[in-house]
Amino acid sequence: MSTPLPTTRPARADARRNYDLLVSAAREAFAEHGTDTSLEEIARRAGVGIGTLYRRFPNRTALLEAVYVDEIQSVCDRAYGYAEKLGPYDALAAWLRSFVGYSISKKSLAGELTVALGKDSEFFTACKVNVREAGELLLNAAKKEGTVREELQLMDILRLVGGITMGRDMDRDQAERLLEIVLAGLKPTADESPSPA
Amino acid sequence: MSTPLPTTRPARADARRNYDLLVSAAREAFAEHGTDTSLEEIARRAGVGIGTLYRRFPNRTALLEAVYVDEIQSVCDRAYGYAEKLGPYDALAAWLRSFVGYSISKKSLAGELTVALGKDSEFFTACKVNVREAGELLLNAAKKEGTVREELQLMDILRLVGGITMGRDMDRDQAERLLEIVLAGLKPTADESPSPA
DNA sequence: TACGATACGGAGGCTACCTCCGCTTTTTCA
DNA sequence: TGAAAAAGCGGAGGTAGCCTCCGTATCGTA
Repeated sequence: MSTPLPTTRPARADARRNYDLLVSAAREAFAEHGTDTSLEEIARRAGVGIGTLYRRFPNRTALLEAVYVDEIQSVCDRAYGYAEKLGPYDALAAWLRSFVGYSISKKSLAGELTVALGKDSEFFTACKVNVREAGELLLNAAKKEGTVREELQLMDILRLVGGITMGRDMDRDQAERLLEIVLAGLKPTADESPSPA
Repeated sequence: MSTPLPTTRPARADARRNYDLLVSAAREAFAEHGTDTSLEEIARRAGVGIGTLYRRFPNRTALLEAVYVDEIQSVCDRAYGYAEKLGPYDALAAWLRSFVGYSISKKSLAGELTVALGKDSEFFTACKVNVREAGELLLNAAKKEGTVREELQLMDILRLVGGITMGRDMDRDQAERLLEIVLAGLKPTADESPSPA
């Protein structure tokens, strides 16, 4: 259903241990202080030299990638979950809502993700493939049902929703109102809906 | 119609000259390389010592403020222009479109601006007042006309539109598609529109 | 023109990013 | 099992950006 995302967990025992320590430390630090925590701080938290961090993760993005693998997997998984439990439109709405709610709590994760989705790295291509596959399942079902306009593109919707979370001090209520506008914007207008479900 | 925004252009001739040099240099640099251009680079461009920059603009935000004054004024002015020339809904749409188009060409300026509008500095409060006044003129007219839902809030719409421009490499076409979704989301749905204009 | 007020500029302290390389640990294999 | 090879470790140190401080220069005025 979804191809596994590429990670490069090292082979040697000590290296693998440090890799895990770093990823956990980064995950915590990013959640606590946002994604601009200094890499030295993360190395310190992990109890590891800065050189070790940089050997494994040549730049901040590489570390973000490793942290985001799980999150992205769970974003995709949720899509399939909603697809099973809810009707097409509701599933799409729920997925997008979870996207926003989640990333608010995780300090702009989806925002960073959305920015990154524009990039061409191997990693993000793989992510994009997975997210696309999951999202398009929902989107196409909703289109088929006639509750979402045919001409809309998944990546446009995701970027818009991702943009919601980019604001510095967005609270949950406002995010919900913004999402509500987007959701309303997906629906066919009265004059073009072919046959209301 | 709109209260002038506060600027603190200095009194002495040499200081005033440097102030202007810095603001121009910053404006160019921000447009060329984005708003995270280093302040030393800007001082260099202006042919001025870094100390001079920092005396006048105690931090990056202060410099952004000075650069944005004109832009914000022009954003507001455009609102009044559209209000005169176009019907309520079209005026609102045109205004939002200009907002996006402008910030695409000027890198993430409007994005930063939108984020900043959330802040509480004296300056940004003044901006918010002006933008609000201008935007609400358009929004209320459109609501009255019945082409935009009553319950929508200007700041929500602006944040959503601002979010569009935050993506790293957003092209004009995609931005236009995203805006189109937002605009569709403003309209009353078939079952709640009281009396179509 | 002379003097007080104002402004200039860059050295330098701080922090973060990232590289490099001598030393240590793990793995392999005879 | 022990020693060589492979892999990994860590932090010193180079670079760059942020910002402050203060000795020197310029401006405005009387």
